Amino acid sequence: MKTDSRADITIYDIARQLNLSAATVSRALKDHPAINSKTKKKINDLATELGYRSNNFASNLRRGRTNTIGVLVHELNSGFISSVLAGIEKVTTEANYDLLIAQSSESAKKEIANANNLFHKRVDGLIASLSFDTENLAHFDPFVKKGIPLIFFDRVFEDSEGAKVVIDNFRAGYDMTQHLINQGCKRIMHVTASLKRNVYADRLRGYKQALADNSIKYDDDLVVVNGLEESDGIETAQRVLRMKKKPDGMFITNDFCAAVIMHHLQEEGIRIPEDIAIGGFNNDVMGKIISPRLTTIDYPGVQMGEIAARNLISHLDGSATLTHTNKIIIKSDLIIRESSVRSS
Amino acid sequence: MKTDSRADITIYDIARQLNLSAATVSRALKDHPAINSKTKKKINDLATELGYRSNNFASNLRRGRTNTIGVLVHELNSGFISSVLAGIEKVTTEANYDLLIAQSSESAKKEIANANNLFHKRVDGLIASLSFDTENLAHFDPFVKKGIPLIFFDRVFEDSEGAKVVIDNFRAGYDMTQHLINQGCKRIMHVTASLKRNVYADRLRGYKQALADNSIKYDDDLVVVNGLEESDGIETAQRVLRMKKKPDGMFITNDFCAAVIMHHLQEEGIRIPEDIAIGGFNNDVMGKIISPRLTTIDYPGVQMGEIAARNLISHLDGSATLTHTNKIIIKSDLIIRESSVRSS
DNA sequence: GTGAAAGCGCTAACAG
DNA sequence: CTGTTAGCGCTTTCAC
Repeated sequence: MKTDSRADITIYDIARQLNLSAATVSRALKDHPAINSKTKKKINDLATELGYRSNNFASNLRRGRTNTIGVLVHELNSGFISSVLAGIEKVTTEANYDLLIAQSSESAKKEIANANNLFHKRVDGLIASLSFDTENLAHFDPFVKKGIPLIFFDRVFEDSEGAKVVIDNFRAGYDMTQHLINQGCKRIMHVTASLKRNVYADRLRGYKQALADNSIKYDDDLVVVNGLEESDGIETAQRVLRMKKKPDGMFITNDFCAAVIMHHLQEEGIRIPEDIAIGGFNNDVMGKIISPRLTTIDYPGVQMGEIAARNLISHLDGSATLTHTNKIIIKSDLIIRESSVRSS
Repeated sequence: MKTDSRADITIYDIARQLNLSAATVSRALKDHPAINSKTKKKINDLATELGYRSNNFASNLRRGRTNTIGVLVHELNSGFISSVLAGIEKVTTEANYDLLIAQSSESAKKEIANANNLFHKRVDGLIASLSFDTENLAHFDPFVKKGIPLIFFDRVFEDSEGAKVVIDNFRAGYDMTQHLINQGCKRIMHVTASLKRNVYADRLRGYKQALADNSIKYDDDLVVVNGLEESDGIETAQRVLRMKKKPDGMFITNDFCAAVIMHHLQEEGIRIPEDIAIGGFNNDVMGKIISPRLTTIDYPGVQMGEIAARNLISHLDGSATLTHTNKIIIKSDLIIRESSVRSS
């Protein structure tokens, strides 16, 4: 039983050894109902014995499908994205789809390149969340034109083709702001990122609405649009420190950035939450290990991933169609911790 | 110019319209030197006009290669892994390879499934870091048998086939321990994870050696082997709090876990670094936003990824061979911050 | 329940 | 510089 271990064995090898046709072997390996179960067993046994592995390229070429779903995210290194991926992976694995994951590192240019690449890789469907500076959805046109289903999550364009899975960012922004107001805050700063992205624009709208509903005048100077990296957080903290009239509350659209800001303010003697009450966004694990622990909005990543994948796959299976379910909104929750709670 | 936008166009379509052969079209699209540049231009222009996309399956089937590299990691949501991926991605993109990324979520079972899957996907090479509880490398045998090059990084088996890219964990563990000793620590606790993994076992050896070199007796009770999740950190912190004779220093093999432990100890009134000096491992961004900021070992993720990918690719290109370069050791650095520095 | 045959789209050896 | 030809391994009619 010495076979050249480097040579790939094919269904023809199996067929020959068993005096069957390749067609029968192909069917047996796919568990086709019309094949005698004894034949099936013989074939499967020999296949494993020989270390047969089916050639996906041949199969895909023949069938004209890839059974692969593309996932295009803005960043891999984020608890939120990881959990979304976990959700997607769970569903796609069950349905026997493969995943091709690409990250755009918050760059529109890279996002475009990745979209093209996934298109050329012929994914059967695409799940995507936009990068910071994506200006339009032209790079997804090829998918639309070829009828490849598209589903966006979290960072979406309102008026785009394809379905969307989002949380109610307006509501979450409203709730956080209202919570800070309830703690007695009157001058609430909002630190956010590119307003091109729905998530940030909507939270800002929520913030404004909450202020209005509480008869607090909106002040443009209290809204900071910046990045969310460490350096951006430091910059924002320094800006706050320079303000003659400081805010008494801060709603920061990202937990990591909130933690950076909080840390720097504390180093300069500002007390949290007494001087400034702080709320973040995302419910990152990190929020529980800083002092004080961070109030935040819990973002249901796994669920988002599952729902996106589930919808995409049922569309691919033909058991449902995406074109009608255009927008799915998932519940998010305000998690109150010490960084925002004033005993007074 | 109304083509059915759903039908895929092939090199034959282009050949027909231009009165050329498919072979010429194929060569032109690959920028083959033997093709007239005018012909090339005509072909490329028509290709883009028609929205031609090459069929990878046909190409792979024909060439018997995939130009895909598999990456098997224990976890995606980690700054370290993200940076390794960034390094890998950079190199592979330049060399025109695709990436198939799979995460085992620290489970040997999932790692085995992923390895099989990548094998069946016929990756040209594999880059991997082992999960916590992987017991052996049997699931990589198929790759070895088929002559598919394998390169492990960070979490490796010493006596395995395939090349390895690692840091000097013994040295790093030694340095951190020596640093704590220099701060006056006499009872240093070491919190680590599965000693099946070289990274943890080697750091422990370094810890022991440093103690020995400073004539400090090694005490088994001061070594905690546990997970590195939040719950594990809390558990360890509670254990410390219950100890009658507490440690005066802690070397924790992971920054996140160190932060969790530190936070819980602080909540119980223990002062860091005065009562207990703490050092972590990995140089996670988080280490800079907690109070006190965390002493750690900087882990050169991007570089590791680049080196692993570069070696694999030059092996695949035939320009070098992996079998001889068996182990590459990358420099790591001790980063001293407030969590371990005693003014005394 | 099984087989024969054609073809998915591309590439490479060979020929000119 | 370009064309002819064969075939990669699989699936799927159609036939028996």
